[in-house]
Amino acid sequence: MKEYDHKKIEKKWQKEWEDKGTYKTSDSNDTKKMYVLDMFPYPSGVGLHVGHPRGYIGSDVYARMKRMEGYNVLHPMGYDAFGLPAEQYALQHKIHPRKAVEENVKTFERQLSIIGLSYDWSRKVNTTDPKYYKWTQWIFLQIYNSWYDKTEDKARPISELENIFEKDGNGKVNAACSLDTEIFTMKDWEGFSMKEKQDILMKYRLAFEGYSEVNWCPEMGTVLANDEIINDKDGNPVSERGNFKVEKKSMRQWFMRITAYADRLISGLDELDWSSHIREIQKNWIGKSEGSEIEFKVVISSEVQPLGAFEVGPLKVFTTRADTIFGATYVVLAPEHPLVKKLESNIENLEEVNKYINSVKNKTDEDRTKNDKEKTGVELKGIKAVNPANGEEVPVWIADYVLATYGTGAVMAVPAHDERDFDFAKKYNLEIKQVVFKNDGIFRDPINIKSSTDDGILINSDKFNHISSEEARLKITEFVGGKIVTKYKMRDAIFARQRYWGEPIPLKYDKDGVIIPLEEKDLPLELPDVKSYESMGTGESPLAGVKSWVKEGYETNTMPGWAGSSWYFLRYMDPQNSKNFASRKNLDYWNQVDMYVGGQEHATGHLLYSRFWNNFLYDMGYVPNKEPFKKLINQGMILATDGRKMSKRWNNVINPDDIVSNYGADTLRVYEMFMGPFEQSLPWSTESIIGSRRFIDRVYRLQNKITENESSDDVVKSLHKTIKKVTEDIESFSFNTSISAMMIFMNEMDKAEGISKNDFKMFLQILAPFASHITEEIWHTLGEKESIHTSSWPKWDEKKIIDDEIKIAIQVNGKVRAEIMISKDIKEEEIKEIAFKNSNIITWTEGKDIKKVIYIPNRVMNIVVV
RNA sequence: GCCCAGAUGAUGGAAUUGGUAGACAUGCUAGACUCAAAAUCUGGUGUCCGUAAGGAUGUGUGGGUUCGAGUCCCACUCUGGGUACCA
Repeated sequence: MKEYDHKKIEKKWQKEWEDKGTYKTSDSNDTKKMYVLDMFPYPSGVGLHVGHPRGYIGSDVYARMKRMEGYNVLHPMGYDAFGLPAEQYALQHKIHPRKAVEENVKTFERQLSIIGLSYDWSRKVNTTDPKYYKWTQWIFLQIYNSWYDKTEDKARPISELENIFEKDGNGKVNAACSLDTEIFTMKDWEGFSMKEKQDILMKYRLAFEGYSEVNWCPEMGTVLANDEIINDKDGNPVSERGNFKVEKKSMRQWFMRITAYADRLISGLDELDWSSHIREIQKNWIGKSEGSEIEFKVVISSEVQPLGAFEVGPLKVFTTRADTIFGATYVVLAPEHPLVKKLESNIENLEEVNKYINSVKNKTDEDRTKNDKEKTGVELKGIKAVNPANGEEVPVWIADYVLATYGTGAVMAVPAHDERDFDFAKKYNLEIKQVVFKNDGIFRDPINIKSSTDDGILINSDKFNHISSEEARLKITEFVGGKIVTKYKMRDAIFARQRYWGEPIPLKYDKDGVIIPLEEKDLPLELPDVKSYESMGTGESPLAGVKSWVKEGYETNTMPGWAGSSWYFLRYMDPQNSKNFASRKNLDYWNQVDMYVGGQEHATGHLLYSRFWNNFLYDMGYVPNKEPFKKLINQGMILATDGRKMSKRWNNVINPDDIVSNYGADTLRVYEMFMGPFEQSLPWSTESIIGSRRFIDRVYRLQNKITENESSDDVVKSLHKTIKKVTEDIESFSFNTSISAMMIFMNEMDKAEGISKNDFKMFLQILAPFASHITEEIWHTLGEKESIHTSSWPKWDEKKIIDDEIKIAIQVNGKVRAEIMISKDIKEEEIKEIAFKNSNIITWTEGKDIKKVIYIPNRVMNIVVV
């Protein structure tokens, strides 16, 4: 037997697999399919550290077992390469980002290839390839040309909306859109200009134009991502590069109306086999809450107007606790609320109010939302609001704990039943009036009664006594003329970047500003070369400086990083297709991803956007399934030896290349799977990895133990137990325990007289998903001609794993006092007899009353004595 | 603050989901082999008492349920992750 030379063996088989196409996937329809997917990486300039392959190895082990079980396995890999880091890398190194991406991809590919992952590389995708982003642009156009019909609860082509407008005006349309109401008649629609029609349709489109606040750096003339901003020593936001001041600026953007899908993104979670943890994160992120919008009258205070208050305007508040409205003792507006400006002439303490508003303006968002911040506010003197429930005049305040961006930017404050209002009321001595009590009628600290699911009795009202909070909420909303509305925390997603390195948005503007979407035959709209990747100084993307581009009227914003990653799993199904993003046949066959493996940091980004796009494509009939990822597993991070995240900054990065070169890819694979539970974050230990190498060394040496004879019964029994354990554990991603089971079996083989060739080969097969090179090598040494990785997964024989002798523990009062061997089918009475003859047991039971004896078959017998 | 996850030897972790806690591995330690070292092999290794047999104790803390609790219930402490005044 030759010495185990991991370098030689691994290189040899990696080449062989590639030459023979061992892992190539066919799109044939006659086998059961299995789509095992990794989240594709962003090829950054620094390459992989040992943490990255953890997920890839786990999914590889799973894919390899499924392949051996006879599934047609789709297990691809690709690159998500548009976005900020490549652009910054290009700026720094003065090279084209495409060049940077090419180099980085090369590094990644080399690093991935030496680990021996069973990808079908012929299906590789790269989001920056025009052949790929042609379809990203195409999907954008489908979304742009659609609106959301709430009645049918699905997306529909925008042309169908135009038809409705032409026939009926929009009186009947129940759509997700940016407007409250916009009733116009058929005649109006006919009379509208192209531009006017476009402006109306824009409010309905699922991809729409709008404005939003961005981080603007005047010195650099650039819009900055949150990642590019740090705080200076005074806590003010500054640019990471150059420490320049950053402020907010409103800019034109493209948006995706993901809020139209909010309900479906919540309800769809139920059919997914994801950890409850991730589902919870998404649910909270979407943040659905049902509440009431209620109008309060705003009046000039009756103290100022002795002849009676007169109304100066309505004020809409949003509340989830309309049942507590009888306890609303004041109203709070966000300092930015438009009503404040409108009422200026009526505010008696205007100077104080303006001072407060200015103090809030100077604060950053972070300041305003810092923990445990004491609440501040100012009363609008001379102004009162009228509680519509009881007609009482209540004071009006502005305070920065009310946000302009959520709900209506105004709240009715019920200090008895809301903690924030309570704090505020106590500080400023405002009235606290409890109106909801528990059913038992006992008075409690008001702050203890907050949940609207608590049954309560409402007092202070003859009309609404003795009903539950939930019932009261609906009835009172009706009583005060409010309406029930649903609100979400999630906002529509910004789908534009003022950057170079992204997919061009396939739209043109004519000279009147009318938008002309590109036709499919004109796609892809390729990204032109530019002289500089710096933005224009106006905040516009570098594309605004390309004469030919601007002359054609092309949109100068590019798509955000998440565009290409929101559908790549579909492209793998048919990566070379030039007529469609994937053929219907392949989409129907592969259907959806069966097993998706990746980090949980994408819970509120990628995993939500992908579900949104896939749901949309389903509505339009392009994909066969609403949900893209049936099962999701989140691998834990590998931390550095010091327990921190691996990062260049801490100088604690372990490079997989070094590990592969010193110990071999098989050792790395086995170790990363053995270190602990797959979903748990674990610190790397270069000290412990030697154990995995020893395991592989010993497996290699075990070849010497192969004999012509049959293995002993004990070895056969252990083998079948091990096959069972490993099969079940891989299925549940419990890789650490399956390796431990194989180590136990190996120790047994080592002690045994010998092992038959066939039994040893079965052991190699179950080890093959983990240590894929060395098992292949020994497999061939033993005379096999075909790859071990396409052989059939061994089956265990249930009959062979039955133990006929079992050790059980005898306890006295719950403490183990003896262990006895019994044969398999022995009766309880007989065991009792044996137990009571045992001298240890006699010592503990002699002279005592036996109260009872409990027997758990094949495990334990507990004798209870007094 | 709220939500989620977790806490087991020196270390990473295991425990058939209420049934012998510490599998497997690292480390440490003693021995074999060797001129020596490495590698390899064999034994030991939760803590305390004891020469030993054995006993006591032990899964973050305090209570509880049970014949029996790492596992279930209640209260708390700490650690990690998410989120940030969402009305």
